[in-house]
Amino acid sequence: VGSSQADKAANHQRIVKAAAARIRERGVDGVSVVELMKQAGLTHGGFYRHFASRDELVTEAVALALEDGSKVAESAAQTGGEQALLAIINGYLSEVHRDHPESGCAVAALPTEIQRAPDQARAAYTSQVHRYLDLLGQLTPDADPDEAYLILSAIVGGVLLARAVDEPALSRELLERSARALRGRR
Amino acid sequence: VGSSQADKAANHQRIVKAAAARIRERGVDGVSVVELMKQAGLTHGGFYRHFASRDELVTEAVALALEDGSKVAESAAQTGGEQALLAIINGYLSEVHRDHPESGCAVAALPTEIQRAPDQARAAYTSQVHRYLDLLGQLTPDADPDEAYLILSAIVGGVLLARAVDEPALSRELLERSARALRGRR
Amino acid sequence: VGSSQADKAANHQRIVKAAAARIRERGVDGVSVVELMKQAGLTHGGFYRHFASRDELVTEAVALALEDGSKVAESAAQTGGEQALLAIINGYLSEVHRDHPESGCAVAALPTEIQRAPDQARAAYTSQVHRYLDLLGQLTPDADPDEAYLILSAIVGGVLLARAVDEPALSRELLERSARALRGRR
Amino acid sequence: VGSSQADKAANHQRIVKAAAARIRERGVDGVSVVELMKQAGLTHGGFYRHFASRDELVTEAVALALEDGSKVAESAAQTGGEQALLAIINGYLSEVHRDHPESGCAVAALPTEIQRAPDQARAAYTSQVHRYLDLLGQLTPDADPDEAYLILSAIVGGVLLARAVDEPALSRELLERSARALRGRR
DNA sequence: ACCTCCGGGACTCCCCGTTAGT
DNA sequence: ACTAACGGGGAGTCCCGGAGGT
Repeated sequence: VGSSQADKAANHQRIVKAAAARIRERGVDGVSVVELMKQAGLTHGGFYRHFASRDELVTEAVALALEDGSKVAESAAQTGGEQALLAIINGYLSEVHRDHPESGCAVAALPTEIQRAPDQARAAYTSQVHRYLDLLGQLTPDADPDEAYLILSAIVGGVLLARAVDEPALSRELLERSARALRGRR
Repeated sequence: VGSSQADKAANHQRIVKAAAARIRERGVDGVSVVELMKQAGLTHGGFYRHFASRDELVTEAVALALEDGSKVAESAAQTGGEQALLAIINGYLSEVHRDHPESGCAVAALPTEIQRAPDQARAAYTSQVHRYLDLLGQLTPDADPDEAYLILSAIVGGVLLARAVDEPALSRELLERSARALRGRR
Repeated sequence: VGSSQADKAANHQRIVKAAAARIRERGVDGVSVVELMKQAGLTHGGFYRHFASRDELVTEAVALALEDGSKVAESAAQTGGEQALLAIINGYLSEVHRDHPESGCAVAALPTEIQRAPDQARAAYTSQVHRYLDLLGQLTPDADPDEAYLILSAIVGGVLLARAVDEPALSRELLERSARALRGRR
Repeated sequence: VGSSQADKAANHQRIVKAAAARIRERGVDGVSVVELMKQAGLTHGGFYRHFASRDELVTEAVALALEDGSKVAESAAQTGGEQALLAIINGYLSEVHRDHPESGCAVAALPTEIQRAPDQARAAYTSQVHRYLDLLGQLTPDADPDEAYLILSAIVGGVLLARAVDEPALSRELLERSARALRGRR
């Protein structure tokens, strides 16, 4: 582990990346600085060389998590048209997404915590919601404009409920039937 | 304050009730024992006369929160038929519900936290989801059985997103447009 | 153990007596109600049949302790004249008195605690000081009236210091030399 | 507040100092750890960074109180000869000293409590009594060696009684007449 | 960048005074 | 009068966020 500025930047990114994952997994308050640094392969001592406070890390990590978690949707959108919308719905309401919040959509991972997070983080969350709505709007050009809102609410709620319940069967039904109902509207 | 058994039961309920509200408001880990006891007009000293551990209180409080938060839906259901379903959708996706999680639906308040809560609490949450699905199924007798899942996902996701974003206008849109889209299907 | 009114009065007195001893030994806050009742051969349950509060017991116990502890001095005073004064000084500054605060003078046992005791108890303490001063005044008819104050201060301070230090030799010196110096003045 | 080592030492001293005052004022058991820490501008959380136990603080605080409370006497002693002795007597048996135990002589503040205090604290108390006796012995070179014992007993007993009684007039008399009688012997 | 440590605050346990119920 | 239990509050332990010092 060198000590050049490039290394420092790399470490910084490693910390933020680890935080982005853990925060989606266990929530903003669910992880400590020590834990985060350990995940990044460091000890917690040098933390304040990188961030002025824990809140600053949280802000950066949430931003990364939002960006990172929306890649799926955006790449799906590339395919265009009906296909794109179905890809998003299926991807969002999938077992993979349900079982891997740490690499999934941050909008679905942090809806309750974000209210108590740093202002900047909440603003980033909000603008991500805008982005989703815009995307969904573009993908449903001939539908009622309300439709995008319904889809977003449903996929977010669906995956959240699927994560929350402790019966595998019910969890799967929540994913599949919500998805099917949404697809049925097209 | 008195110390009869009746008083104790009353105090016990006051603590659980306060906890049920605070937990919906600030999350399972967002409230401390002292704070909870203060809310109930007591000090932290007598806490362990009522509960073997903090987790035990959490379990009871979540149970109460689930029960208490579903009264709205159930009373709405009493009216029967189309009216009932609309009442539920409108009530769930309302500004009042959005602004008062402490007396609102616990399913919407705790989807992420519940995964790290005591097992019993999670089981209670799960069975509440079942109850909602049953209720919604009964209220949409001639629709596809998937419909109930979509409605539940959408109202939960909708109010959660409405709470999460920090732009009042967007928040209102999330409520209204999701509700309108759901109503449109009937 | 019967249950007549006479028995009740007897129990009452036993409790007060035990308390008067323990309080002199370990201080007002040094003994609990449970302990006191146990000393009196009872359990703590019936305590409030006898006293409205712990403070009430303390008040009674201090009164008894003061009265009881001054018997020595008063009986010594009976002998009259020079002899009486010497008997008091020697008795007060004796190893027996030092080693048995529980049956000794309460004025010497409670000077610091009494400030935080119930008002009535403090008043009783004060009037006991008056009584001592009067007694000593009568026993030194041809001396300066200040003399009684000096004697009282010295015997109280002497026995207190003798109890406080943890070197037997020093403790003995404090008793003996203070006593000798006082006797030397006659 | 800061957290450097210098800050820690300063905090440590603030805690001990506050404890030395409160203990003289309300007794060893009269103050809680939280209270003490609050007095020092801290919370009870960091207490065990400074002391292994409450008893350890008590030991340190009593040591400081003894040292601190004897400064008056020692500075009075500097003036030498007759003057010094009178200064000590007058200072000890003064209204200021009576009314401010928290900054006064710990030998007078703790004679009863010290018996139940940690061993080390009691040892410190004892050696402080030795020091007083030595000092008084030096200041009365041509008097009977018993005289120092009488003076110490009298001034300690005098101020204690003056603090204990609840009649201002009697309290004043105890101070003044004891002092006068002591001065009269010179 | 690591190690050490500080102060904050939470949880748990235990004892005390007091009250109900038997 | 005894048994049991309640609420109050102190003590002790732990961990977290944050800040030196090497």
